[in-house]
Amino acid sequence: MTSQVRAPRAQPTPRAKAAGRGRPSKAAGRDLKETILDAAEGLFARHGFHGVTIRQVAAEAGVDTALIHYYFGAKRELFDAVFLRRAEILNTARGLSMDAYEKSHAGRMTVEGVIEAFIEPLLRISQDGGQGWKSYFALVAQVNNTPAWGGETMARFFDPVVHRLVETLKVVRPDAEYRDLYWSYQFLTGSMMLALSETGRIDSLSEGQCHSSDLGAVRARLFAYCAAGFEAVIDRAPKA
Amino acid sequence: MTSQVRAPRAQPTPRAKAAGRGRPSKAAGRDLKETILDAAEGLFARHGFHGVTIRQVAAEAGVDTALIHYYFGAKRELFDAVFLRRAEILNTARGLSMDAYEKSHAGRMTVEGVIEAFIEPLLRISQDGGQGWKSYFALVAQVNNTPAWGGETMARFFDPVVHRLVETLKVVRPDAEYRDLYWSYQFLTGSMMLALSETGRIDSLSEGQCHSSDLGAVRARLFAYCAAGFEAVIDRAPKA
DNA sequence: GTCTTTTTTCACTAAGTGATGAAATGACGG
DNA sequence: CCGTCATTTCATCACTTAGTGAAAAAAGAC
Repeated sequence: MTSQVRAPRAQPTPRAKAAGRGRPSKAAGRDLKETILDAAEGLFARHGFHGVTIRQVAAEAGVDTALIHYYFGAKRELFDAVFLRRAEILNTARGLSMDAYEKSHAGRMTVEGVIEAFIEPLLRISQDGGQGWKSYFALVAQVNNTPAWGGETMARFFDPVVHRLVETLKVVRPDAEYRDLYWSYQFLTGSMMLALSETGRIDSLSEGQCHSSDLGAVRARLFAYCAAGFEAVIDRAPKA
Repeated sequence: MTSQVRAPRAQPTPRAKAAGRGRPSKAAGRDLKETILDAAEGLFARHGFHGVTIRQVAAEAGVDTALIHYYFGAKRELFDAVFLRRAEILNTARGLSMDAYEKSHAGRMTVEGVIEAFIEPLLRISQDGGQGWKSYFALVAQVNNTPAWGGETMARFFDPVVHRLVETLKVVRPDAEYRDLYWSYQFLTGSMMLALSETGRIDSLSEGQCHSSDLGAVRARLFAYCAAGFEAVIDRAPKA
């Protein structure tokens, strides 16, 4: 309403000062679609879904906002595209890692070995995959900790590989109760995601003795930490 | 600018259709300030800082947006007020719990005992403190996992009690290296925060065998899990 | 009672927000 | 060379946002 009669448009469209519309398409280095996804990924990881405007994404990617809508539709669809892009790669890598472990250690599997096969691919990808992957892990950690957000998304993409972890552990420790395995997994995933998202908190907390970017240090401790935790929970099963 | 000469105000202020301005102050049940903080706390916990507008907070609390600005100033200050309100209570409870443990178990402390003294107050508060505290923990978990957010805030409020934990553990295990203790603490905090934020993920993951609201189940496992993890990390110190 | 202070509501603004229609651009096939 | 069409930009819309100034109402002081 407001009964504004709509101002007569000061300049009647300055008409095409135009310095290049059209389609260079593949001109600007890599595919523009990927450039947009990269920009969105970094921003979403740092500030969360609502903390980012598509105008910021557009500016970061060096494109017009309309182009983002042209490729991805609404903002939420852009977010889903960011999330989806790497999820599949992740699941494949993890599946292969567990395949390899089960095959090479058939009959001689250990809790720590299974856990290593489950986590190690993520550490390696984060170390070798560049900034994009680091942003992605921070994003997943955030989604995982946002009740009104993570539920469905996380479940759809990551439940299968978790079920596989649990089943494999059940083979290694047939005496374990499923409830104990699920709770232990929840503890594991909390530790793992926090480590992968490299928040920098441990840097200041430890006054420079540790660095959250030092994934080697994580590797040297996390497997043992989680494995010992699993064993302890199984051994003192609550029914006892 | 826009050179709008200020429209003559279509209706020259309809003049007090007024159905109660003024100050019932303490009239509406509890202090309005607390009502606003409660509303903000719940919304921030579910949707994050940027996912909430002060209009939503106002609607939820049943007040005008201007009143929120009157009491708290800018949106960020409201958030800080929410964060601060419970932080002190938390630190006090934890300090007392560790005091009590150190006194009652002087000379006979264990890693698991120290960890229990560190975590147990949070579990009890979450169980006995009502929905407000549950929202608060979800909020802290989110802040903790948001790189561009948590840093300073988390450090200011929670570093002291963490340093105390580390120092006490160093007494129990003088052979431990500080780096190992800090890393183990990071794993612990990831697990603990995820458990406290009760995301509901474990419910669907375990197909109903576990419930994230079942903090008794957490208590029965988390202390043992973390303690075993600490001991394992200390025992296989990376220098070895 | 009147005066003052505190609390509450209303009306409003300037700056953004996500999203869209249409025009412009160039590559490509004919 | 001309038409087609995917791509890119511009201009703008309809709406929401955080935040403010001032009036109005109640409480308390005197």
